[in-house]
Amino acid sequence: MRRGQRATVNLADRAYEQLKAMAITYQFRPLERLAEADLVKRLKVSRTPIREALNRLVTEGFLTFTPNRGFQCRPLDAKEIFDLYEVRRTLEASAANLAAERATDAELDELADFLKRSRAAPDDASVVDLVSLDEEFHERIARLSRNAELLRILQNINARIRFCRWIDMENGRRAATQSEHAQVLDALRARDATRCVAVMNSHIARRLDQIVDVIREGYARIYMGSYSQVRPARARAPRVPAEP
Amino acid sequence: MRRGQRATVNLADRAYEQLKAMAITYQFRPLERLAEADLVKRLKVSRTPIREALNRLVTEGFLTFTPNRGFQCRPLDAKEIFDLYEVRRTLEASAANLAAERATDAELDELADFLKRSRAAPDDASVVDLVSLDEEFHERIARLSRNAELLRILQNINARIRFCRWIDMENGRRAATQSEHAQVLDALRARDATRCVAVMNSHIARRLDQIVDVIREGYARIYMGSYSQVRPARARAPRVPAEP
DNA sequence: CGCTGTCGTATTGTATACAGGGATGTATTG
DNA sequence: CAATACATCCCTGTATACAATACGACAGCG
Repeated sequence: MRRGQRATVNLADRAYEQLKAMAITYQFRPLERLAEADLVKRLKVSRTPIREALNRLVTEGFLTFTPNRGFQCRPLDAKEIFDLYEVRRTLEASAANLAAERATDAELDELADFLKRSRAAPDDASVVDLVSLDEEFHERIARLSRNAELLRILQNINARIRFCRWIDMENGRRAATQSEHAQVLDALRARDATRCVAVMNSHIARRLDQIVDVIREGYARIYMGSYSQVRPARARAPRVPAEP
Repeated sequence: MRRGQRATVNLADRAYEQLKAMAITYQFRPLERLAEADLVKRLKVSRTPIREALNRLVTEGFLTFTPNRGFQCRPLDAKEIFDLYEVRRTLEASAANLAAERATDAELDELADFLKRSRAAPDDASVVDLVSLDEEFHERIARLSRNAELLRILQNINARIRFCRWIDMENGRRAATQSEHAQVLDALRARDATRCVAVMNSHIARRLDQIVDVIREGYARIYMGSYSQVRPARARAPRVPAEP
């Protein structure tokens, strides 16, 4: 993933992936202090790669840090999630706008194909899988915007709000999601940038006003351990820019 | 800076600030390999804090990394700068939009005041200072959007394109910048979100089509060493989110 | 009874040793 | 002469030892 090309797996990267997965699923309790010695025992590597991984996760917003006190799990904070959704809405609208200009017809066909395959997912698919499909649809559009930085930022935001989207997806969001995605595709095919922006905006805005409830539910999940055993569906997100 | 409250200065943070300043000013040549042993000698700290700093800078997009080969200076890449400007334009427009809704009258008065003081800067002010004032104006608006994530992302983007903005500012951009800023302020005071977005968009878009030229000039500067001795005007950008 | 200061322990911050992989240069062979 | 294989050296990746700091407990004092 990270670090461009080579397949070498170094311990720091592995620790990063593991810790990130744990942070996303809130296997650490909000504000819980992460003692490095514990993680050494759990991940079976020395402090050096663990600290490297933890530092990256701080930079990416998955953990917090206090000097001489170490790393903590980020709080599940309604304001933060709200801000992230707001930024995401802006960026996704922009991505759709750009994609309407820049995507080839063939690429839009592929997108349509993906949407079709998504609809074929079974009714009892897990929320984790459904959110994963949802994310991929949006990520594909971001890719069609041809803007690597936009894509990178969105991937980070998506990972940070993923936990909330699992919860959100549980209340029969699937049908609405699918029809809204279809509308986005229509607008893209029509090359109607204005409509793209409008549809994407309202698609995401609909979720914005429910965050407080989702957060409340989220706390319940964390302390009841509902998603703790979950593993993210796929490895993700190169770390390096453009890619640098 | 980083790490919320405590004033303790650890070596890793200091190394981070120094290396970041060097990366921004391209004191490293594009694609130059940064040998850790050299940095140890130059910064007079051991490899551990240096590696921590370098890793952060990779995550933030100031450096690149190749496994088993270490860290390199990012290339001065037109596509990357273009992408960053494009994202910036979207986010700044959004920030202005939100600020028009959320800023108090008193806050807009302060902004007006800042603009007035900026105009008082001497004619022979350095481009570094002028860009710093420019950035601060935009950063203030981002703050008025009340969206901590938006602010954070913009700060990162600003640092990454700062080098190009120095060059851009050299061709008598000052007057145009000031009048455009005044227009943004007007639109904010009128609480006219639509006009805010429009004005901000064109303010930034004007720069977009000159990037290729700026990059070309940038290479000349790097290899002639023009900005090498420059120090960024002020310490910046908390690392931690919302604060998460 | 509560507050404050000091000591001990646990945890983080930094340096450094050591191991392994990559790149380069040389020698040998076709 | 060119190409390839090998050896060597340098640099990165990881572990670990040591230093510094914070936290908690306990005791002394007001």
